[in-house]
Amino acid sequence: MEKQLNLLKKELQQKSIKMTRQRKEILRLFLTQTHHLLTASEIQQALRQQDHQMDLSTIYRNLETLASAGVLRHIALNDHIARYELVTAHHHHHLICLECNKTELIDLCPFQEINQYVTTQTDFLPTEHRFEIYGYCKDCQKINNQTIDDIFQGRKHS
Amino acid sequence: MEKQLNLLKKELQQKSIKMTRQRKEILRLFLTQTHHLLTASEIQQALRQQDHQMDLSTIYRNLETLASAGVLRHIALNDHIARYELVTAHHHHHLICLECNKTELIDLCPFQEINQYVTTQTDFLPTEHRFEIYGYCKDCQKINNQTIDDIFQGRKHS
DNA sequence: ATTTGTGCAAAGAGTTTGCAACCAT
DNA sequence: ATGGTTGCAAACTCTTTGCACAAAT
Repeated sequence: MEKQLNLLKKELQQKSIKMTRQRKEILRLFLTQTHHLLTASEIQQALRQQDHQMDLSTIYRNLETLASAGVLRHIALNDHIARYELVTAHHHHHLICLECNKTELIDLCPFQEINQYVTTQTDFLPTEHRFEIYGYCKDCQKINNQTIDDIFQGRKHS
Repeated sequence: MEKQLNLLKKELQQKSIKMTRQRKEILRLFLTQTHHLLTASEIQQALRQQDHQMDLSTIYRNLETLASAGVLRHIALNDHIARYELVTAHHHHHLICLECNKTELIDLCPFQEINQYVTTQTDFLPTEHRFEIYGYCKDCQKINNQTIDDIFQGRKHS
């Protein structure tokens, strides 16, 4: 863990970005977080629980800085709140619970086939894509069966 | 066009939602708009040009009402601004220009295959999905070649 | 020593809400 | 008539910015 932070520190230094206490704490959080899609205020709360005060503007600025340094990646879900994840080696997409917002990873990516379609059939130049599946995670399927049945009827595969 | 509005009116009446002047104007806009992914303030501006004043809160409330009536669909892109489109018969996804935000449709949908994977390999219950491809449309590829080359190098298929 | 980063306070954008007046049914 | 709807004003949430001070290199 400290090893990983040191590697990141060197990566940042090459872009003359300083490894401050604040950035270290934010990165440490991403490195330990299993659920690893974090909002600014989730980060603030998590750090507060470890008795680390940090201003929200600092967090926002650092998320942006770390994202443009290529260390974090900005992910926009459908609730209009900015979320970030560590840029990992492997490319993936998300399963997102509509009830609790918990996210799981899937390794499948439909992009290759579709990219071919877009490149050959349109004038569009694709550079990025997003594929997210929304639904209910194991826990929330149990909690809320009535509601889920309603929803499923109303908007199946919409 | 007036025929379509009348059909929609009946559809709304079944849910005891009144077809007000404001709702009619909003729907008329979606029915005539070729580019058909609209934000609240785009709607306000478009209506203002036709000398129809409408308060933003009215627009927000109606977009929400029409969406929960199943007439419109809420689409979240990656810029944290709420967009809506008419719920049409056919299922589609979008190509979105990073430069001008213009959107094109694609009919391809990767969901079927992946749904099978998720259903068989995970405990997740999928109900909705989003697949969007970002890049540069024909016009913006010309305008901005230098920038596009930079971007393409930096984040190819990220 | 220099350059970059922080906290605080204030401002901004997009969106939501309470309420009295209004309009569609 | 009456219950849903509107416009206005104000509030709210998330995010950004200016600035003086502090910390990292």
